[in-house]
Amino acid sequence: VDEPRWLDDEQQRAWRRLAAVVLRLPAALEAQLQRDAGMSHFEYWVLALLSEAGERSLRLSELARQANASLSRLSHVVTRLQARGWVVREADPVDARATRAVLTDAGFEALAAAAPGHVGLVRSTVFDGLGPHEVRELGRLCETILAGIEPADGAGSGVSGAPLGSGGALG
Amino acid sequence: VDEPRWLDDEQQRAWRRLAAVVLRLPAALEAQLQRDAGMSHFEYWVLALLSEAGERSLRLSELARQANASLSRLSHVVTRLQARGWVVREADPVDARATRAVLTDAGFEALAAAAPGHVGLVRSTVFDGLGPHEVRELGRLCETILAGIEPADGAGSGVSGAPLGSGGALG
DNA sequence: AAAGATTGAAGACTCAATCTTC
DNA sequence: GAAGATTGAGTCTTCAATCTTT
Repeated sequence: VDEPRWLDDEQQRAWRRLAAVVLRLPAALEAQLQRDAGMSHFEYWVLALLSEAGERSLRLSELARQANASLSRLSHVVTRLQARGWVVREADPVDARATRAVLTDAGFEALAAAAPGHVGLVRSTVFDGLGPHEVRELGRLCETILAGIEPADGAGSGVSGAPLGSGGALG
Repeated sequence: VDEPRWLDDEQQRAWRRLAAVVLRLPAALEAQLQRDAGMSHFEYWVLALLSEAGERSLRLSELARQANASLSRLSHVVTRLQARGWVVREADPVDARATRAVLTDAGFEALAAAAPGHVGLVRSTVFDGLGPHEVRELGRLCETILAGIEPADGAGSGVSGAPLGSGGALG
């Protein structure tokens, strides 16, 4: 496919590597969690978000937004998590249309059991090779890319107010 | 989940963003390709790899390696691509165990039709916000992360010998 | 009509089992 | 026995249709 060069050499090399990261990193995390904790990375992420939310519960639509997922996908996942006793559905008191997902004690324990192995893998694969300056650089670059993906997104990105602060299960 | 802080604040912020990129970037590329070209990002990637290979063909195992996929996944995908007339299977002359996937003219045309839109999106989402120095930095960081994912991987990473050089459909 | 959510069907990926050739 | 590849079953995701509440 030859056309006027869309990407220069440097961009192409970066893209090949970024594409590989985007393909392999999730696969690696997925494999570890599935093997050691019997849950998917996405399920872990959902449990972690709930664990950091007030009352350990969130509306499904809000949870979907924070998890970067569609509402449909989230609803299916919550159904599975509920079947395992890790989450329960609860009617929202202020808006009868809404449903809240609430993390159970069993769900919290499952998350707590899974967290060390998962966070350990994140650290060893991503951060062990990076110095403090590079970590900041990585964060900055990812922020720029995210801005490129969704130009229109409303104000707060919502990550600021996480109750647990650092050391949480999100990594 | 409170435990001795596994990740410091800076690492946690970077990780949240990297996780979002890893979740959203594929989704954005997927949506565009599906809508405009009727193919998945992975299918596009496979066609692009074949288009850059000698004879426009590769062994399935080699193709799987270059595409960062399992052989099983690749076999399923090749079956679908074959059903659409974009690829054909061919017995390998030197090793009767092996199967080669060969890009057809129709497949090449489909790739050529899909490439501008796809590469355009890659450029606008990822590279438009980045200066030359940042692109190199991104490439370097991704390389480091990849090294962390697979410590044991054998010698050459195999990207060097791509026939088409820059301007190819890989982006 | 829009927002929040659920459901079922279709398509894709993973895993394990299987087959052939080296 | 190991490497290359295929297949089928089970699971997950997406998409569209549907339902209720605002």
